[in-house]
Amino acid sequence: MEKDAFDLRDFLPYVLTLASENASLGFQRVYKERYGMLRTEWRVLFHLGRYGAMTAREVCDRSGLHKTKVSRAVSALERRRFLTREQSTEDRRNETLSLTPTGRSAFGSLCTVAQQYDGDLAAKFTPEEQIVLRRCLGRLAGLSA
Amino acid sequence: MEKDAFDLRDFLPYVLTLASENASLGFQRVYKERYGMLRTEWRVLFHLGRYGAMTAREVCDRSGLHKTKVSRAVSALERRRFLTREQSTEDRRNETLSLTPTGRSAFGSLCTVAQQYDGDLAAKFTPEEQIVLRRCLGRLAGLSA
DNA sequence: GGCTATTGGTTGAAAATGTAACTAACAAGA
DNA sequence: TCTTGTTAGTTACATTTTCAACCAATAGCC
Repeated sequence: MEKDAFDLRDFLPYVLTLASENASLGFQRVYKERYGMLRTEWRVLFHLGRYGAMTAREVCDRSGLHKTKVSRAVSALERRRFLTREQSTEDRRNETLSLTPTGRSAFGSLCTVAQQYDGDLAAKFTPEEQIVLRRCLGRLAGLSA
Repeated sequence: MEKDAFDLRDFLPYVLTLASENASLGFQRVYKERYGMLRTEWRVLFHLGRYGAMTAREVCDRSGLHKTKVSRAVSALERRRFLTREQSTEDRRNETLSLTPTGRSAFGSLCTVAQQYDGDLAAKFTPEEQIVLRRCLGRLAGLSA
């Protein structure tokens, strides 16, 4: 191994990080400026919007987010009236999180924007490239493993 | 646009973020546990090791890192004896950063590890996939644009 | 019932980041 | 020379993230 030839541009973790930061920027601006959300908040909102009401625990499991992050995101979303919690009567530790109409509406717009945004990103590549790219990324992300 | 069908798994920024976090994890552990470094510190170290002594400004330009991040990384690296600063006599604002032997040795090992690590990551894909993946990521990262 | 272990969720402190304001050194023109 | 502008780099402060400790509810078991 000749380390002299090694360049960060060839180092997948580096390029991935750059690509991820770059690709997230534009969309981040939307949920940040339009709804004052943080990334974790958008993700929690998304899971509730996409898969219906569930407990914080389930959000953690599905999203892979740590429970403290989810806890704080839920508080923030609740404070801004995007969701409500309802304590279960049979196990008072569990509380079910549901989106309010405001939350659902935000989810809807953000999904539309996200789809549009994803289309724009993907438009940089040929259909074949897109297929390969998504397949590889899926594997790296541990989605299809 | 049917937003009901929209899934985060199809959203490039999301998958990219996951892939990036995943891919960075293993290598991060090395520079973290072995040298107590943060990501920014590793990057600064890399630039000095790869391209030779330079000022913080040049590190910023080359790496795209913000000057405050670089400033803190340099302080940390200096404190741990990975680099030294030398103030220029003709312009006392500039200080040239150079790796110490310790720094160079860390750079060397980390490069070896990085190359090995990159090889392992890439081994998950066919040669054709690798080519497409690196090309697409490069474009997303803004490297080839 | 009473003991311990586990689980859902929160909180506090420490570490890291981002932003902006700042200092010091130099440059360039009136 | 004085003033204004620019550049290199640091610092202060607010925001986020991380990690560990924590609380309350429940389950399992004696």
